[in-house]
Amino acid sequence: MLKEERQRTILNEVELHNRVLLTDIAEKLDVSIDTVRRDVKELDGENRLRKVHGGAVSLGFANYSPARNNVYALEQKTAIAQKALGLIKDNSVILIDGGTTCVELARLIPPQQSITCFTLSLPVAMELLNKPNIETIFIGGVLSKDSQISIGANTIHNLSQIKVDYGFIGTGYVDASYGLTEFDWDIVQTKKAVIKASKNTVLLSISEKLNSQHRYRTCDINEIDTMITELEPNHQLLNSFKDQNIKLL
Amino acid sequence: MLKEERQRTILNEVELHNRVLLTDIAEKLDVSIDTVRRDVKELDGENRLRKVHGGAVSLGFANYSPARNNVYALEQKTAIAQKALGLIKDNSVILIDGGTTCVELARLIPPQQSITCFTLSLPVAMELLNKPNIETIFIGGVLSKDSQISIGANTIHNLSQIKVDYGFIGTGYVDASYGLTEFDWDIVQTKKAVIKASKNTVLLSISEKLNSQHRYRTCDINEIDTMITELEPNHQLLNSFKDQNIKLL
DNA sequence: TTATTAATTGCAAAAAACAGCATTTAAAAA
DNA sequence: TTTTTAAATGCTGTTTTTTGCAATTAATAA
Repeated sequence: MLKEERQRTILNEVELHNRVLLTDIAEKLDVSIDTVRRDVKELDGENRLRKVHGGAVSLGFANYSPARNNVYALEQKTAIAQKALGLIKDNSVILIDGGTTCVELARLIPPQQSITCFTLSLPVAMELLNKPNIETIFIGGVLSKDSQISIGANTIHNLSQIKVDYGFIGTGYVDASYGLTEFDWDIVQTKKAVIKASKNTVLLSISEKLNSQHRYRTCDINEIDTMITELEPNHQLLNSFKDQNIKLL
Repeated sequence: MLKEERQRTILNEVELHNRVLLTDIAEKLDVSIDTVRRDVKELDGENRLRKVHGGAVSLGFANYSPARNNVYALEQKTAIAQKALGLIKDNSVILIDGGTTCVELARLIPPQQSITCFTLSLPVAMELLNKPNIETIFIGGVLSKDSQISIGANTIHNLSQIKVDYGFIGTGYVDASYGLTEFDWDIVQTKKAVIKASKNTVLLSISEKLNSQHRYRTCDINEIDTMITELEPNHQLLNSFKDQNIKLL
């Protein structure tokens, strides 16, 4: 049997069933497991499937990564996410909210880091699935079409059952005196629950959002433990936050 | 024997069987293996076949466009999804499982259709968010990296709280006598819960999966109400399912 | 934790590819 | 026709690729 035939068969099996065991393939093709392993490794190198411990999975939808090309102020958000990474220790339990900054955080978590991560954001969850050492738990509920996160009573109830080490949240608007505000009532309720579910709440926000407000309030500024912007903590734009009981990063 | 003639024979063999061994050709044509090798090398240079270690394969066999939409058997799955759409009535409540066929179903739901849709699949949920008239509820839980669906006790508990009109499920393997089987224990538990949460269970499966099985059983074949493949219901491949208490579409 | 199962590494045998060379064959020129 | 020339073929020894096996290490499950 030619190597090409064998690899074609392997690909076929993988695509058909989404996942196969190396031992099954070896038996089916009547070759040693070493050969199958080498084939799978090669196919993985060619990006035609993904090798996993003990088998292989189809790329199928596995390589879905939300289009990141038109994210506003990506550079600042990346800088914020980088700072946030410093807070995440191995074996900790965290909760990541929705929004592009939070997606960026999820994307940048190093593959070696082993943590448990709750989220209610679909795009964040997609990113986390790419991390081999992260256990991801999705908080279910009614999905909001524009923010792509779970909202509603069920979501809030689920959040009430957990208490994580760090909760990373975004916000629509933030102001030193008005606190965190949003455009949408449901989102506010959900974010309140996220904050309640976190021992430490970390706000991720680009500086452009500072000193802005909207109609519904999530919380007061000093209910946030840490605020991360892309700016240096002593930047003058952050002056109005320095008096508050809040850590700046 | 002329070189031309020999090369034509080689090409014929390759077209006929998709692949060929150099040693076989050499024996069949009664020439040295070096000659065959040189011929094949030449034909490869002319792009009339692909030379591989130990033999040659036809271009169709080896060719794959890296940019192609890499869902396996997309055409069949689209056909299946189309048939399934016929079952979905306005204002009904449905539950969509994971897998590429289910994603295809979600993708094809017309934008005017207004339904309530539960799902435990991340990619399905992403698709549903694009539909303005669908209320989407994500069943939360621990996310399986391979299958990108919620699994585990929490998922099963959440599923136990609902009863939908139609549950559309996929399966790894299906056999008329062994029923639906899977590679993964957790997935099986989850699918059992999905079936229990559905008044009508509809199995979506391409015909290639028929008569295959794996180690863990989800359910017996007659626990499924309707099975949809890309084939006509009276196709002979479906004969073994006709005796069962199951509707074929 | 321990037990089990995979992955990795190094190695050796077998098969295939390659390069160089000698011989044969086929076509062109005399 | 014969001679010349270039191409084609087969052979030899060497190098590379492929494959399976065994020992060690890593990862996962109980």
